[in-house]
Amino acid sequence: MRVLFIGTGDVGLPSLRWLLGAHEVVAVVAQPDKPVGRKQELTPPPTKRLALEHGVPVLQPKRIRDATAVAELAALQADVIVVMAYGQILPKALLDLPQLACLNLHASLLPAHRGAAPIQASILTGDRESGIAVMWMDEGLDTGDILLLRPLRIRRRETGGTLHDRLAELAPDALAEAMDLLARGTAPRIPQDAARATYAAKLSRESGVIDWHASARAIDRQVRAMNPWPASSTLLPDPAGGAPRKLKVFSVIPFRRVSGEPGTVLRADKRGILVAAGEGAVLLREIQLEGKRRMAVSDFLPGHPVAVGAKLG
RNA sequence: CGCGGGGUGGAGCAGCCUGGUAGCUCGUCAGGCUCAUAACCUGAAGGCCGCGGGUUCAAAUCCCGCCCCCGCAA
Repeated sequence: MRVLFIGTGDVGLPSLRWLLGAHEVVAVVAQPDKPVGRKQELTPPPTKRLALEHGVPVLQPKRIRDATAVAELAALQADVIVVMAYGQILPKALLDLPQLACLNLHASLLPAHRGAAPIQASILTGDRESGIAVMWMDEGLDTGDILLLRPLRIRRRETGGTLHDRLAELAPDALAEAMDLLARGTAPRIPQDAARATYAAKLSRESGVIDWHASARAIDRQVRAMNPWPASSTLLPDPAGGAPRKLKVFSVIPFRRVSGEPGTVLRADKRGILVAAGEGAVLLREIQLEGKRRMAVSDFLPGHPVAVGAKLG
């Protein structure tokens, strides 16, 4: 089939790779190149790079809603449009283009976690399973009918990063099955139960700021969800009396039976830094001080003594 | 020229401003103590101080250039 792939983020790469091998990808649409990093270097999105490696034309309209962009895509005569992690809302005119379907791959079991950050949201919420939804797109935000769901069990120490990678790898399987059903003309349309819908807002760096009054379990979920990006963080007081410094937290172990004034360091040794939470306490295991690289707490402490009783946050 | 921190034995840091014998905590190795230990005691090994130039009697330290890591911002 003639497929138009619309996607920007690397979560869509395995799916695009599968499409390139199994179907005729007529073009890839991605967000424009953006300045990235300290050097502000103009960087092409990952899907664009993969497309170019395969000699597939790439389109990067600033606004995909514009008539010129839609007209350009219409000319491609796609049978199916596949969308994953694109970053812009598609206009109805575009949804109506393909002969067969306009499908969206979404990294959650819809109707849970509609929106921009479903992967992190499922860990933050403490879900037991996540998955890939293949959805018939409509004009709403992730509100279209479900074609199929592929569940994936969330592991005990899952992070946003590991779940992202596992869902990215699962997506082509879900897509393959959906494409097969489409080809046979037996693809189902199951309306979402809007009453059970939840919304996963886009993440910012503030999403990772730790509230020490939260429970140890909640902090653990937050730390895992935000790892590796945007990363959880708190403020570490300077023993010399200077300004507190930002401390990113990448890994903690929650404890239930320990308690203290929220944010207070209860113990600091090679096992980690034990910090009281609103309920229980968490043992910081892997951290990063601003200006420094990420390291195990056991490596951090010899050069940065942390006093028992110090207060984070 | 966006702002800022950093590169010193295996790890994390101090020393740099005010040039003059390489320091701290940990780890490693050997020995000791202990019912035992990630605890304690004793001893040892291990460093062209990121790279290249310059200044100087003398550079980890001052000056110039470069490479690399990281926080913020975008």
